[in-house]
Amino acid sequence: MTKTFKFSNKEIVNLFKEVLAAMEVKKFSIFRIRAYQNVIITIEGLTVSVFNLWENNKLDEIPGVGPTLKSHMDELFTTGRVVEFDAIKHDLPQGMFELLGLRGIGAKKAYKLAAAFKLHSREDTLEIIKNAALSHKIQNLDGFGEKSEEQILISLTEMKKTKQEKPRMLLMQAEEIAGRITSYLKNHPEIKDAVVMGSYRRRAPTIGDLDIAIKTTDSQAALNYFLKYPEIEEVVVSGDKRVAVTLSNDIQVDIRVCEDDDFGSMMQYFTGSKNHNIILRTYALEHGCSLSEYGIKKRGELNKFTCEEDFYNFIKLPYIPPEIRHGTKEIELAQKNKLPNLIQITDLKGDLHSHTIASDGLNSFQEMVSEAIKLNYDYFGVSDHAPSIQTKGYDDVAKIIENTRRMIDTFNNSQSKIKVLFGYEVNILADSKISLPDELLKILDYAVASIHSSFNQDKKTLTSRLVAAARHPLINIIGHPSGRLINERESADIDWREFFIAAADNNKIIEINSQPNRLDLTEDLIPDALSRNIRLVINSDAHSTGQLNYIKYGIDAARRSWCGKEDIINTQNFDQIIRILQSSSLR
DNA sequence: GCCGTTTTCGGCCCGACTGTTTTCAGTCG
Repeated sequence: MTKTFKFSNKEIVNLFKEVLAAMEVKKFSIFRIRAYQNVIITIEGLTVSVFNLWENNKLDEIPGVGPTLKSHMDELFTTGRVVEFDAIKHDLPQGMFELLGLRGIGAKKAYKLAAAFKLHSREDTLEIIKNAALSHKIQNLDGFGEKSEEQILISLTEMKKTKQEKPRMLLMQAEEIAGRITSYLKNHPEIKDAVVMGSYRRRAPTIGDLDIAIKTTDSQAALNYFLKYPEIEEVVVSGDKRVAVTLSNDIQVDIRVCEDDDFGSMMQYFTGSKNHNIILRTYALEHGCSLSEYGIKKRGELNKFTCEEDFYNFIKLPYIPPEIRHGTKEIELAQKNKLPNLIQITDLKGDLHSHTIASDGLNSFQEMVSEAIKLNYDYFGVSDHAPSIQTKGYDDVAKIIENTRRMIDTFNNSQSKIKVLFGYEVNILADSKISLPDELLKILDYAVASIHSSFNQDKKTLTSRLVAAARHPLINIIGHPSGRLINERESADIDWREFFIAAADNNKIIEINSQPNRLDLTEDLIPDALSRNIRLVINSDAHSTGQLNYIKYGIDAARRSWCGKEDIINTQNFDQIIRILQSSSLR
């Protein structure tokens, strides 16, 4: 095996940004520069690792990567550097690259500063620039002034604060913050509507900043009112049509205002993704239309749109749901009228993963089931963590399981509103064994097997654990297979191909876990699993009655991964789900 | 440097805001 050099997406993006800046200073062709900009935007939005794609010979799947960039990446991952990149950057004052992260400093200004202060090495750059700003040597430079000098000083101190990677917030956290802002906005008499756009509307697992479109008859009044929002810490941008602020919790909020008859165009523009818009606008140009947030220009005439459906229809496309506006293949498929009919939350007939006070849940069996009935489910799986034989002893565990079996049977016979299924979430132990013996597993209706320990094993061992669970005759569902906890723990190092093959061969069901910090199976792997005819289940993994609603985040993830109703087993009715569970094990 | 339902050549999304200018370049989304 030849040695490879692993780079994270973030590191690749930073490398490309530096080359991009060097090309801008050297006035390379604007279109060559744009090609680099586009691929940077794409990589920043990827949920898969570029290095993994390269390992699997799939770099071609990244839009904007052609033969040249592909060969540069080949070189990067095999030698650790790109000779051509080094050559482009080599004769510039290296300090300019340290300045690129500062607010309002792009390639040209970074170069001017680095040239003026002879920043030939990266070290000490920030210190030298800070001292120059303090002694007012920057404001005399061509193109700089008092304000830009002050701004540089401010962002230099901020940079230290934000150096350690500001984590993106979970979608659920974004909902809370966005809810407060929009209900504040809607209190104003001139504000007709306030809708959160951007990655929030595309239902991404994590959100960087909040983009909010305001429908109003008085733009100035609306923006002034927003600027009085009590959580605002700093106003970053303030114009007639757009305001950007940071809140006291460090979240950035971008506001755009528009009138009633433009709202559809604004929604389309502001929902993005950026790449979706670039591709859509390019497509539209080929058909003689120029798109913007104000509408569609055709033969010099501007057409306005109150809703997005009309906007897309005007350029002869069906409506494209926000969740799949990734800027990949959706416009091509829309043209052919081949967009999938995405799953909806109302398609769900049940939930197969929940916990009660019998393990680490907060609510009783009765409380959880009552809540499931309120959600109109036909069936509900109670799947507590299996009691541990290690701590309780075999006899006690057997007794608990037999009692629970009787309790659930009695419950099912006593009412007809819902069918409760008796499951357990069992551990896939470090040695690939399942934490409950076969004769006890047989008492259950189904079993979810998950990894909860020893995540730091090597790829081969971790993969063999999932494969063993997939081959186990009494396991039905593999739970949260990557084990990631967003912002806390990376996905485990798994050979997904090997696991998927084992799951497909053994008819196993793979879970899309809806906990907002899990969303696991991760969305980048879902299409891969589906292409192998693996059946998926969307589960809440609720640990309280309130968490049963988390299943909506699983729906979001499934929609973003192109899932239709037919791809998800818990859209099926009770009789069908029983058949599916039976076909996934020898129980 | 990428890309293709007129195209393998000849195009390449569109606009807001800021600070420095005195009509615009640079930066950002």
